[in-house]
Amino acid sequence: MSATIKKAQRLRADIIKLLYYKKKSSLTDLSKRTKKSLPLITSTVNGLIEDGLIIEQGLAPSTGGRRPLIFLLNPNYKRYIVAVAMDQLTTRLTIYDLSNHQVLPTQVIDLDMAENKSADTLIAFIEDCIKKSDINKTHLLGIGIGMPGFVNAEKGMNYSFLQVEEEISLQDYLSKKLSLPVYIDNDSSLIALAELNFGEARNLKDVLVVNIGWGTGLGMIVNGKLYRGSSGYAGEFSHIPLSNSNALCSCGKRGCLEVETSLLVMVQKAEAAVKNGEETSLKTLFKDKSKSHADHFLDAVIKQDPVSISILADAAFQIGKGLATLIHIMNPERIVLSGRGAKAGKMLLPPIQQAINEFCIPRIAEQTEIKFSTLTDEAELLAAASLMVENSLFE
Amino acid sequence: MSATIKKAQRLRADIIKLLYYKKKSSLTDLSKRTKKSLPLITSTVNGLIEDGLIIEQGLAPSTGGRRPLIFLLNPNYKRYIVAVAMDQLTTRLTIYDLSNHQVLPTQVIDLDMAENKSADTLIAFIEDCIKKSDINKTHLLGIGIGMPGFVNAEKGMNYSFLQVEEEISLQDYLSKKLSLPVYIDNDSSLIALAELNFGEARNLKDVLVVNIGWGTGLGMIVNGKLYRGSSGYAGEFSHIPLSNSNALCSCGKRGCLEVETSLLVMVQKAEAAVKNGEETSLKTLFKDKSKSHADHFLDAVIKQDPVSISILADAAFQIGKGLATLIHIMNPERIVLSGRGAKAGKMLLPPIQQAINEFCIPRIAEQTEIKFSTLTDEAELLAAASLMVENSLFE
DNA sequence: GATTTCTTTTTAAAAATTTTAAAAAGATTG
DNA sequence: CAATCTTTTTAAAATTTTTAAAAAGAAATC
Repeated sequence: MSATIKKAQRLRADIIKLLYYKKKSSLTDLSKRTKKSLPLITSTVNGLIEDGLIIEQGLAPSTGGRRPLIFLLNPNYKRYIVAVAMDQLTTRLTIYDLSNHQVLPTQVIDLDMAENKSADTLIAFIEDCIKKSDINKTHLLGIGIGMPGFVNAEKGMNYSFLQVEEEISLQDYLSKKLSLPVYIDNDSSLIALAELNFGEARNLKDVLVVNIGWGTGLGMIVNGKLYRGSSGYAGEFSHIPLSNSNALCSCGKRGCLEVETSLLVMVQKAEAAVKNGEETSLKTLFKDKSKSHADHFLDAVIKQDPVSISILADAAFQIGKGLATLIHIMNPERIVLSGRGAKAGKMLLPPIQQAINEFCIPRIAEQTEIKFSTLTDEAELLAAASLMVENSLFE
Repeated sequence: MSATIKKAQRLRADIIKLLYYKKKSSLTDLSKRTKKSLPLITSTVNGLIEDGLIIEQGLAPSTGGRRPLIFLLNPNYKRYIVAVAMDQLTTRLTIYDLSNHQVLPTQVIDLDMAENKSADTLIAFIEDCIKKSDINKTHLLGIGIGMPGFVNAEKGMNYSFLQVEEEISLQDYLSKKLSLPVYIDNDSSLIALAELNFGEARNLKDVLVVNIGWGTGLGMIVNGKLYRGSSGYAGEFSHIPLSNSNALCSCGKRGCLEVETSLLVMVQKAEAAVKNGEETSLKTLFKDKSKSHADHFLDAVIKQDPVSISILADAAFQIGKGLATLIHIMNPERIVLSGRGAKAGKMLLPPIQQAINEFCIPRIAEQTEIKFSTLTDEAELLAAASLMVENSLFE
């Protein structure tokens, strides 16, 4: 009977997840989305109501027939998720309830992932934040973490950063030390999941999500699911051979896209321009040390600083050339430009579009729509939370 | 009750398809592959035996427990499939039984797909072949056709060739005129399906199949299924911007992979070499008009003609560069080199491997194995048949 | 403006399918 | 060579889906 119980449990969890993503839903809708029959959904939902996880909200407006009953998560069912978003130097953390409201404001620390004991620094930071939040640990579903590097989400390993000495995976190590479920994933994969669950890729099947940040990452939605490749490395967009420049990339190869398109390189170019005495508002902006050069650079772009825009446009054109390749290969219905760099939105689009026009067969290019993310810095945190929710059984 | 009948019918068809692909199978195996329970499989198989579609063959050797009963398609259940493989100038046709044995030797005609009435020529050819085969039309399951061009298999349209005047799809037009079910697909997609069902991609999940032929096509196996993209155009490998040469491609763009890697271009280069008086065995080979220049060129490569090998190596290196991009993006477990050009097998591999080593991050490249197809010219025909089988309900 | 027809949702009974458990047939091991 | 493990097959119980019918509105028609 245990397999049946598990199956019922999974259906309960699936219903809760759907309500987590959709906020509210009717029985018919839940039946269609879970691909389970209505009687089964009805009885499962009634069970969830009895157990206090779900409430009935009343009738929705009719869509042409009998008005459906609407169900949503019980606001008194208090469960929380710790969401962590890391980059090489900075780590952010927040705690969400099941309505995606932050119950702890975003906490930030400087954390150099390449350092030796960085995993333990992370653990201390998370423990500290949980303590600060004053939440009963039994009400925490677990911890979702997004991080750069070669991450195998299934195995819970990061081959690039946060090495742990022991013979267990990083995920298991963190889980053991924090005595909570932990799930990790690559930052670009998470941003793609954020767009799929909450953003511009919602309800679509084949979407490419470009993470314009320190590097240029890619998350691929294939058949409505995140595609990770046979060993979890799919989407290594930034190291495809493309660039005309022969500059050496950090990966050891030449001609990588990353060499010309990462925010890091753009900032370096901007710094060089300032040094060369070029006329740019960056000269004064860079003196303000309260923000990073990257933020200043993006600000300057938004404020139409010509030097910054020109640097960005060069990078964007290269990204567009890379996207042309992706469009030919994947034929996605949409490409979503997300990540920190997507803030520069409108400035980015013309050179990208130009490159696509130049390098794509029109018949193919016209099948793909290009959109900017509306999720900003929160994308990765939201997706880190949903990564945890996705793996929870709500027992 | 009709939906239940349909469901039962589909399961019957699924079992027949599995036996078509696997030749023989046990109840447990069928249950696992159809993801249906054993009791259901048992009763469905018994029904199929009663109806004479399946026979019981006896016991298989034990794998460590009770010996399983083995089932296979009844050789007396005579159904046939017409398989057609087209390229721009030549069309091949054969008729298979459900054991993939040709009951009509491969027939060939010259058929210029770009011509006005080419669809009707095709119809006449198919009708002629069926007549010649002397098979009772009620025993024909239908016709599967592979063809180049922008093919939307779902809609049954080919946007590049074989235009029909009427307001219906090419597939429906052919089906109506031939009064048999017809299914069409892109040649490269079909070759990928051939590898998935009968060749080097069998039992694998994420595989890229490169069709080295007049162009360089790509079929992508993602999660064990052919991926077609959101509008059926995925895998346009040959027109990604990659080449250093600035030559204009037939698609109107510059820098396409196709410009340097298609068999057509290789043959042109070979012809130019002969004209320039270079020392090559092609000079004499080309005088033999019984074979096409392309075949002669491939023969010369296999016979180690230096000029031909050098031309091929240049193209192969470019293909390898393109594959480096694909490996980074898709992270496949295997790449299968298939199509006519794959005959040159061993000559092709070193430059391809060299390009991959040069342009891939080693950690990623080592996840992908490169193999040559063992299916030769028959790949497309076999897959055309399986395309039809896949869509048949065996009523 | 009332009545009929068409949608959509919900409930209840019937049919189909899966699970579970147990039996059968053979392999493996000490 | 008996005892234990595997794998397959069969039978009974439990679950899930289908089907059909009822309920609740919306839209259309007279």
